[in-house]
Amino acid sequence: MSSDKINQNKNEALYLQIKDILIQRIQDGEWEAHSLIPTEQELMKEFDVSRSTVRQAISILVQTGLVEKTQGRGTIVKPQKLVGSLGRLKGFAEEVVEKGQTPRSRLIRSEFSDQLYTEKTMLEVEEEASILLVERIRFADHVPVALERTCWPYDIGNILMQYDLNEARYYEILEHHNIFLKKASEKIIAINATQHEGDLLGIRPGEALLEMTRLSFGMNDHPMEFTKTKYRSDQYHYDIELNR
Amino acid sequence: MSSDKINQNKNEALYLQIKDILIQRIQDGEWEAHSLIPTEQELMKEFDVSRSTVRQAISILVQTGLVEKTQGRGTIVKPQKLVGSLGRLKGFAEEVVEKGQTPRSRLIRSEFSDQLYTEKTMLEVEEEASILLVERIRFADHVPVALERTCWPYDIGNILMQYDLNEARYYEILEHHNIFLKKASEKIIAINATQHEGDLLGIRPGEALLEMTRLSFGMNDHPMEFTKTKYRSDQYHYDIELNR
DNA sequence: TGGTTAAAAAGGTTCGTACCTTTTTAAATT
DNA sequence: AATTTAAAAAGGTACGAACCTTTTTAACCA
Repeated sequence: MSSDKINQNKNEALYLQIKDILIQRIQDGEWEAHSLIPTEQELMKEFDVSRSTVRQAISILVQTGLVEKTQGRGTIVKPQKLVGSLGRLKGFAEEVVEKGQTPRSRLIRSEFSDQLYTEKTMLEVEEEASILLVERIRFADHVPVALERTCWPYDIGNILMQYDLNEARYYEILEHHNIFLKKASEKIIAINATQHEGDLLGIRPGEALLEMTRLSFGMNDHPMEFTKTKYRSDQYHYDIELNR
Repeated sequence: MSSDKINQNKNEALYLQIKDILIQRIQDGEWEAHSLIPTEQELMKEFDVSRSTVRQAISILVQTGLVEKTQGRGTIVKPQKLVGSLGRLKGFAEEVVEKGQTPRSRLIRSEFSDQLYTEKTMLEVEEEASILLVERIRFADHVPVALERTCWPYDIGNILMQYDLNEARYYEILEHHNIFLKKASEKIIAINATQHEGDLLGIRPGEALLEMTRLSFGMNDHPMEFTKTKYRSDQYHYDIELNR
């Protein structure tokens, strides 16, 4: 077992620190789906805190839907839903497949950098940290549809770099490593294609593009992905259902 | 104040009984929106329970979104959402007001017509029926932001025609007549402004616009509104939260 | 009168204890 | 071996106390 320590002096509530550790263990697969997590007593002993503190931490996992409690039995890890469940929170590839086409990519750039200050701010990483930047052209069948520019924190970037980024479906890979998205916020604007963008997408400069900026958050509410995608408007539109 | 009692002997947890009472008071309007509910101390005294029990009850209200807590200040009743409740299903005016600006309109056209076949199909009205078409330029303060073109079935159009369409907030009016929206589907694309559109919006032709098409449904699941709005991209963007 | 400072108020965090209810386990019985 | 029964385990509910952090209020001073 990883021997995580909580810091009494740190300026963060104990139950929040514990919550983060528990989430980490679930995402690392240390505690598998359908299995019991340690009892409250055991967690009290491990972290040397009171029962109410442990219960506070766990109650957050319950709210998040990560675990489920049964009186007399214990607390089990719930199997995570797939990405599809979160409304429209899908990757490009998934969307293309749904339309019966074949998703393809061409990798433009992939590198770690510590210079992308805007992106680092969005991802809430340390001043000196590096993040991974990947730029790709996305195709549906053989038609260029979008320019995709995505940043991840260092840890996640390291995972993704093990794969062929020319074909990778990010969300699938991350799920495979038990990293799940909890929510995301998107901003959509219309822009005019630059000469360069027009060349890459095979359209005239000045054509209207749909630019979608997305910041995704993981189960621990930390930013996990910052991505900006520019879509050819003749090949893509954004649909959404609003219910109350 | 209503003097609700909780029953120590009853086979229901005290905090659940209290929770139900608190919810009742909010729904009855006894505790109004934006106002502070009694402090934990006062509730402890009233129900003769410990602080943690009161906090347990309130925490449920927080999860439900009924109240909001602020350390040092207290617990306030959140306003029950009106139209806003359906995610982003708001009218232009509401959105502008939320940004602290003043919504204005200039009426371009308003007429009943039986010729708009596309729109009539979307609204699922009879072959021979007339529908109301209203076109407006929408301003935030004095900046032209969007071109709005909305169609309604005859009955609803009749209601709206009683108002000054130059200033009307459709959704407010409809709510006032107890017509509520249940859901809507939106499609968003990017387009290039035509000469005419550029003139109306005060931008150059060819500038990228965000075009949002919305079909809204009422409580009876019948289409109630079909609207197409073209937004200046430098003045407007589309935000959305995706949760699982 | 206006700004500063100190106190009070309100929720936030953490500990400890006690007892209840449900489920599981193990022992006893048939 | 199957059933019944009792004990243990695990989470659920409730109390009380102490101290912290943020916000508001009130007193004070310039």
